[in-house]
Amino acid sequence: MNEIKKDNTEEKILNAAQEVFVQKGMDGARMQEIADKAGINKALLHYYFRSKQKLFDAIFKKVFSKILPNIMTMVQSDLPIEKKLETFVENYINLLIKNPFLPTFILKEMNRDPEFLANIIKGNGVNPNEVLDMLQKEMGEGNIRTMDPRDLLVNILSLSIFPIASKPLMTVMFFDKDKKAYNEFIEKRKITVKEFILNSILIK
Amino acid sequence: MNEIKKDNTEEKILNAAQEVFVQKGMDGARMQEIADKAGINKALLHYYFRSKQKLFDAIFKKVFSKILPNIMTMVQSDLPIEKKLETFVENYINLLIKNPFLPTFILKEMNRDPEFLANIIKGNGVNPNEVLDMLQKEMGEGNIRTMDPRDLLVNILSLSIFPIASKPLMTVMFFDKDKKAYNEFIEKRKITVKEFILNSILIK
DNA sequence: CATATTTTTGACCAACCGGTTAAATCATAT
DNA sequence: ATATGATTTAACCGGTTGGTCAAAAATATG
Repeated sequence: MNEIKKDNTEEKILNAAQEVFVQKGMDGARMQEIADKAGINKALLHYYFRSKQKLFDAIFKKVFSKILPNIMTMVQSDLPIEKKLETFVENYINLLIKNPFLPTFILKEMNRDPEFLANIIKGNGVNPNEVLDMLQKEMGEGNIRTMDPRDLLVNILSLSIFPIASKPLMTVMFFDKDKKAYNEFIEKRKITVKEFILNSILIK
Repeated sequence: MNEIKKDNTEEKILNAAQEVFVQKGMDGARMQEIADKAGINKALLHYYFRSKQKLFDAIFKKVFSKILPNIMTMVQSDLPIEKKLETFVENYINLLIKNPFLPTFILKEMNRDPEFLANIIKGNGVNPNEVLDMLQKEMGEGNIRTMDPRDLLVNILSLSIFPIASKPLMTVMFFDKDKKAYNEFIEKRKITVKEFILNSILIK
C-alpha cells in the first residue's frame, strides 16, 4: 500500500497546487490554500516538496509541458498544410478551452526564470526548427506564400492563444458580459482562424 | 506652493507604483518598494492612497487607459483601410516596445475585477462598436473579405500584442536568447503583420 | 508673528506566511 | 509482537507585510 498511498497524496498535492498556482500565480498562491484543497496538513507539502519554489517549479513544468507537444503535431504527419493547420488550431483551442487560465499563467510566470524555461523546452523534445523547416519547405514547393517562417508560426500561436488569454476583456467589449456568447465565438474560431491564416498564405 | 508640491509627490508615487505593479503584479508588489522608489516614507503612500488596493486600481486604470485609445484611432480618419491598419499596427507595436511588461500585466490583472474593467472602458469613451461598424462598412463596400468583424479586430490585436507578451518564450525558442535578434524581429513585424492581415482580407 | 492646516516621518502593531520540529500514526518486515 | 522506516499531524517560529498613529516639519492663512 505504501507506493499507492504515496502516489495518491503526491497526486492530490499536484492537482491542488496546479489549480491554485494557475489561477493566482506564484505570488498570489498560499501554501495553506493548497494544503486545504488537497485535504492535507500544510507541513506535508514541505515533506513532499521542500519549498514553495520547488512546488511551483514542478507545477510550471507540468502545465508548460501540456502546451508544448501540440506544436510538434504540426510536423508529425505528411498531410497537406491546410489539414495540418486545421488539426493544430483545433487541438490547441480545445486544450485552451479546457484550461482557460493557462495562457495568462504561463505568460506571467514565464518572465521569472528564462533559463528554467529553456530547459523545459529542451527536455520536452520540442524543436521549433523542425516546424520552421516544414513551413519553409511548403514555401519552397510553392504551396504557401514566402515569408519569415517564424512570423508565420508566431501568427498561428497568437491567433490561437491571445483571444483566450484576454477572455475578460473580450467578454466585456464584444459580448456585454455574456459568457455564453463568448464561448460560442471561441468555438467558431477553430474554423475562422484556420480560414484567416489560409486566406493569407495560400497560393491559389 | 501647495498644489505644485502635492502634484509632485503624487506623481512620484504614481510613477514608482506603475513601475513596481506592472513588473511584479498586484500580489508581488510591495508597498515598501514603491515608497523607496518614490523616495518617500511608506506611511505617505497611505496618506495619498488609502490602501494598496486603491493604489493598484489607480495604476491599473492609468496604464489600461494608455492602451485603449489606440483602438479608436482606426476609426478617426477616412483613409483607406490599408493605411488605417498600417498606422494602427505601427502605433500599437511602438507603444508595446516602449512598455514591454504592459501586456502581461493587463492580461493577468484583468481577471481580478471584470466590473472595474467595464467601467474603465466606458470611462475612456472607447466604443468597440464604432470600430466594428467601420470594418463592416469596408466589407459592405467590397474592399475587404466578408467575415465577423469581431474576429478581424481580435486578430489584429492578437497579432500585435501576443508576440510581445511572450517575449521570453520567443527569445528562447527562435533566437537562442539573443534579445537583439528578437528586437529586430518585432521591429520588422510593424510591416509583416500589416501584410499578413491585408493578404488575408484584401479583395484584389 | 501666531495660528491653523497640510504634508511627512519614525515607530509600532497585528495578521499572515513560509518553513521547522518533535511527536504521533501507519505500514511492513522479521 | 515489535522494531523499523515512512507518512502525517499539531504546535510553533521568525520574518515580512499592509496598515496605523502621534508627533514633527512644512506650508498656508490672517
